[in-house]
Amino acid sequence: MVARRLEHTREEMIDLVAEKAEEIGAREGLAGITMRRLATAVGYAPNSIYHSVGDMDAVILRLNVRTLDRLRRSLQRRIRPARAPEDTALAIADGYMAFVRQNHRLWSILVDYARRDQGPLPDWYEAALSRPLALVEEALAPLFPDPEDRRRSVAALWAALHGIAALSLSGKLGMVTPDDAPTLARLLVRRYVAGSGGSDSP
Amino acid sequence: MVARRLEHTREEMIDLVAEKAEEIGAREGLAGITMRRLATAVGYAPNSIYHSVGDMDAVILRLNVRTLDRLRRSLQRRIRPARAPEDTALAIADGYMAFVRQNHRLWSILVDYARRDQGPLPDWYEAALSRPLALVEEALAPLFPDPEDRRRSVAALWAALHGIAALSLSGKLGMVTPDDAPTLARLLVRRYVAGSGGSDSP
DNA sequence: GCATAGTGTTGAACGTTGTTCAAGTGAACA
DNA sequence: TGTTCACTTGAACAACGTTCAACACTATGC
Repeated sequence: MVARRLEHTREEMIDLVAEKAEEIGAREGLAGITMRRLATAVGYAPNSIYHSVGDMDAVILRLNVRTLDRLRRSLQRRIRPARAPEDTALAIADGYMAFVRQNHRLWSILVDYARRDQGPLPDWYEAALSRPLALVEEALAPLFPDPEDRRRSVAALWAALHGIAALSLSGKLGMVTPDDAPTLARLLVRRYVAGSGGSDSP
Repeated sequence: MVARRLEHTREEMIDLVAEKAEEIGAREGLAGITMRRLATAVGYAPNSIYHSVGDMDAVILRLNVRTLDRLRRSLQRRIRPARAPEDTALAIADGYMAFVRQNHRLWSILVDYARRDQGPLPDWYEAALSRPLALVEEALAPLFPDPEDRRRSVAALWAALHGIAALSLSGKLGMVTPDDAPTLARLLVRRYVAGSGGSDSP
């Protein structure tokens, strides 16, 4: 029984595979996601995934786009326009840490996965990657009026939050401080914002 | 020719394997480090590594301890006692970023490797992990007099630097700002230190 | 209506991985 | 001298990502 199925278009297959990868990844992490498991999960042979989605790199990138999108939506829900800018910054820190805690396996995949084939990321992936950052830039615009300084400032802040989440999740902070990630994130954001008073150019 | 060699003690074998892993890892990254390659590199069969060092998790941990030690030494070289505390903080940021740039493959292994066997880290690994942090705590003691606040503050700062290095290395910052990692690190440290003026408890 | 090209699909295979097994060697000890 | 035991080995196991060669079916050209 070898047949042309055509029960799913290429786009449907991509979504289907990404969805199953998300299910498995949320439960078992990156190690649980294998081509053969994905294939049986979607009811196809492994080779069909190579035809519709691509290799493992492509599968993980499709999964990560989903995670990035959910992170963006999660942050957006936390941003109330009419608030003091400092509170917005704290809300973003809280939102980021809450998302990482609730989706720690998927977030780890987003962060940890090392593509076998180095090379430029696809455009649709870079776009999904910059979307949450653009959201933060917009929300913190009152705090950093100059556009160039704003890009810098938000990039540094975003990376700092990333670092706190990463080290906390891998247990590499528990031995040095009893505070949890949200506490450290709030501490850092508060001081970072407080120290951004004067217009300083590097 | 199957024999008891005893040309190396267990400790010598561990060092030998870690050394070869460091060589390969610095050149080719984590993917280049395989049990068979390590075995032929040290002149033994793969199983001998399992007897002397342990499984892949153990090998990578031994390698990471070396990397952590070199990071600590590299930071120590940058810390001059008689300097303004703010300058010490900036020197630490510079040192961290310089180390990551010069040892990016080994640093990636230190950060990225996900152990198959979750569970508590060995004591000697936690010790090596906290040694650079203790160095920073000591160097920044003038900036954070209260010991409890100091632990918190240094942990957050350390994680933030980690995050900047990580995102910069994986190219996830280049699309949002043209500034490089050292610039962002200095910006963050400057503001973080400037914002730590008042004694604030979370 | 019929041949043909092309796409989707499949089971099987290839090469590699971490890890374990069964066996054997030789040193140390009784 | 006999026994035990740590160490070492080649081979094997299971699983991985990926590719191959072949098959089934649709769509097209005439």
